[in-house]
Amino acid sequence: MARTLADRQDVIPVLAEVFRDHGFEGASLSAITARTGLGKGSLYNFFPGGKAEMAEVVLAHIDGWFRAHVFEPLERTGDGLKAVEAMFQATDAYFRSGQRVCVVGVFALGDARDLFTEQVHGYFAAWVRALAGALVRAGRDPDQAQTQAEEVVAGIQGALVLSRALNDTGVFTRTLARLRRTLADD
Amino acid sequence: MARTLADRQDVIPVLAEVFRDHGFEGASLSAITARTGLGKGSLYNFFPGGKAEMAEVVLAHIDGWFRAHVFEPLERTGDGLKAVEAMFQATDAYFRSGQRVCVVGVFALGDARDLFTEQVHGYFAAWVRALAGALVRAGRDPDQAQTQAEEVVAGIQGALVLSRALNDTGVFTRTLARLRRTLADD
DNA sequence: GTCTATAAAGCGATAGAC
DNA sequence: GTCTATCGCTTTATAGAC
Repeated sequence: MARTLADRQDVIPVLAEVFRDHGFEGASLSAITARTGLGKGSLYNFFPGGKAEMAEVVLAHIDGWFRAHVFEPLERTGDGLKAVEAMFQATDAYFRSGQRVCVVGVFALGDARDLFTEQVHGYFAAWVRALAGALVRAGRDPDQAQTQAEEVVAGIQGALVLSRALNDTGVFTRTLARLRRTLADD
Repeated sequence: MARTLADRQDVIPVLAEVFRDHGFEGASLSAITARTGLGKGSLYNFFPGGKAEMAEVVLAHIDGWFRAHVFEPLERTGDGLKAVEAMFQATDAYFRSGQRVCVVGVFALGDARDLFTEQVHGYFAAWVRALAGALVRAGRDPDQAQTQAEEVVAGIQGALVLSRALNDTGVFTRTLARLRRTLADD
């Protein structure tokens, strides 16, 4: 992986992969230089705040992606159930059917939680809120919508944990299918 | 926390708390000495293999607890649904209604996954297998039992992630209640 | 069995040459 | 903008006094 990355923007997805694989603490600068092909000089030129800034940028990038591809479609699409189905498709694609875990989930369980409390909280809160809103538009009463939204988001995260632990992406695929059915049924 | 711990056995639960709070990488020896009140000399006297041995002992201890209080009751109790209810009660108590996260889950998402693949895999596989067995005894066909068992174990892990991320144990409590209903219904 | 001192290695971060 | 060399600190682990 000696490819030269043109600018700061191109580095972010690679940084995300490193944090995804190793967590915040485990993502050493040497691992980052290895994966990005950039020396420390370049990295600190792009991110003067060092590793903390790299993680913040990654979290912001993820938040932006979900905002654009998941949360806002959930909020905007008039047909609530159609919005939910689009969310499942985007989610399945994003997590590569369970092969990729969620960086925010990794941070939430790890030691980085205390450093990035706000971003971690904001990501999951926004997801639950957007999904609950779509379910209300689909006819659920607000309490049920809130509970079901929590169920789906937690179910996805749990499926990622279990898929990785068992090294079986089938868990993720089955979970997504089941959650789809749950929301469609009632 | 300057209490002197009598022997190796007494240290293990404290070690578990440190790994639970900080993950494997984040659990530095200085954090461990602070929480246990034991100097490095004592720690290496108890665990010659260092931090890796401490983590292995903690994982084995957790595995033993779940085997005794969750997996074996699930396998032995004749009435499958009664066994499942006992599991939920033990689980809720163990995770302090969502205030404690799962060390094995933390390891599964973090960098320690590669060091403890077998233990992480074994824990979740045993849980799913025991629960699926109880559900078969309760009348489910094997395929449905397997899927539902995955659903419950993943649901619990996901609820722990979300509870910690949102700093709201209500998510865990509601999830456990909902999973109970799911298994009771069909 | 527990402590302090210390070794060796890796960490994040910085400085300066180019 | 990118590299190499290096700083200061923390890490895990060990050695030796008590």
